[in-house]
Amino acid sequence: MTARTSTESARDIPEATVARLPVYHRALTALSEAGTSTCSSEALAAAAGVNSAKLRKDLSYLGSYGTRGVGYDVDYLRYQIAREIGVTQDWPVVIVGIGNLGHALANYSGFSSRGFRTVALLDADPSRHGEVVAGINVRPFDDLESIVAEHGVAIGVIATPAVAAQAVADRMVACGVTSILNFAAGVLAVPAGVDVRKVDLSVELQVLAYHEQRKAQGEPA
Amino acid sequence: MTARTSTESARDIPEATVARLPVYHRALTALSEAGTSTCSSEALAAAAGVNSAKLRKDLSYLGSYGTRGVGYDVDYLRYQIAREIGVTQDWPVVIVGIGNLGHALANYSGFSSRGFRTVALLDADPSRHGEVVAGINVRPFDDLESIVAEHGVAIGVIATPAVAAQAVADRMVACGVTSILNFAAGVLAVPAGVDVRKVDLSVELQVLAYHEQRKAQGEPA
DNA sequence: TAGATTGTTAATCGATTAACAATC
DNA sequence: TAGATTGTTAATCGATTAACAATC
Repeated sequence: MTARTSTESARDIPEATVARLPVYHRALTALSEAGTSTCSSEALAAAAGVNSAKLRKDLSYLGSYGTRGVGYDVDYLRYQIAREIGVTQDWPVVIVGIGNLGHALANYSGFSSRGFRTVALLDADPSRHGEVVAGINVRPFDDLESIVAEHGVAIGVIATPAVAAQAVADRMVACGVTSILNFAAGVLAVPAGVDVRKVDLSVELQVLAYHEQRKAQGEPA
Repeated sequence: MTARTSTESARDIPEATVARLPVYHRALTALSEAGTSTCSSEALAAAAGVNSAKLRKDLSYLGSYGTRGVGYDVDYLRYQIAREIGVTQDWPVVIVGIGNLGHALANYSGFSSRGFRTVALLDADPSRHGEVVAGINVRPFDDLESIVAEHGVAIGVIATPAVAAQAVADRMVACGVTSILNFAAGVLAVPAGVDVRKVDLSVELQVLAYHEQRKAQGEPA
């Protein structure tokens, strides 16, 4: 799912670990805000919802930032993780498809606090143009190329209906976007070197329903 | 992450496979609507965005629904998967927290078409009560218990701010909800037997940013 | 029968976990 | 020094993939 360039640097971190680093980062932020200056792997693991062995293994890919017998310095570890995952950088983002979900995404505070800056909201529907969402003007989809070029956008978010998603992805890739977060149903075809992550809300519910169905089967009738 | 009851039935399907079955189901629906009556594992795998070996392995957990030398009957296989994952059932769902994301979820057509029926929208904020979203009245959070009892709700969706999420989960669990889809930041503590799936939008973007950062490092300066 | 394609086996790969030596 | 806790090793587990015998 995550294609990579051939020039990738040496030390690589397992995908499963990469996906948990933001969770640890958030837990450390919470601990820091609560005034905690030091924590053990056990405490941090509990805050992040994993077991401590996994946490220590994950952190070992980054380096040795703890002190045996003591634990981790919350702010120091938080900074090291932030640096590793790129939270310290500024990531201009374009959101395409300003329906209900696009609205929610544009207003989502979790993005801006992590270095993601929404530079444009685009929609193909002219009746939406000029509408202001989260303080940003909704503009025509055809502005994509100029916006990506102007702001150096590397990450695009697709929140369009399924039928439009592939065409949007093609245009994004053509003008230099190399990472796409896709909320539309269905599979996106993209060239090697472009990363796509898919969030499928109904799949999540369906996985729950599957297990729910099985729970029910085990109960007396 | 997915706790189970001890009375679970014998044949169990790997988690990774369970998460892909809804994707196959959707691909088969598309093929069926396009008038395709038969397809090979190769064709279905392409439509679902996986390789064919994985698809065949996944389907083998359900049974033998294909014909060697021929392929799969689209409608028959689609029905078998639907039965397995519970799409054929009716799943009453409660959504708590009707902010931007709650709005989007309430309006999301992908839920209703897969057997999920939103029976109530709840919010703790009195100023939202009475508002009609997707044809449903927003009601006080305190109505949770009566609604869950009345409709036999097993699945709850949490789209509240992070601070409220644990309290909402506790109330849900106390009145019989056994599966929770959580969009709020942070970790939910729930008893064994309750399944929680978490969708974290900023984690998805952060994983993309991590790889993006590494791509940039490999390029000439 | 010959060609096509499934279902399954076995090898490989990656992730998780427990245990503990290292060391503060 | 004694107690605590990390960082790492090694075992286990689960998922992926290629290959191919079974069989339509």
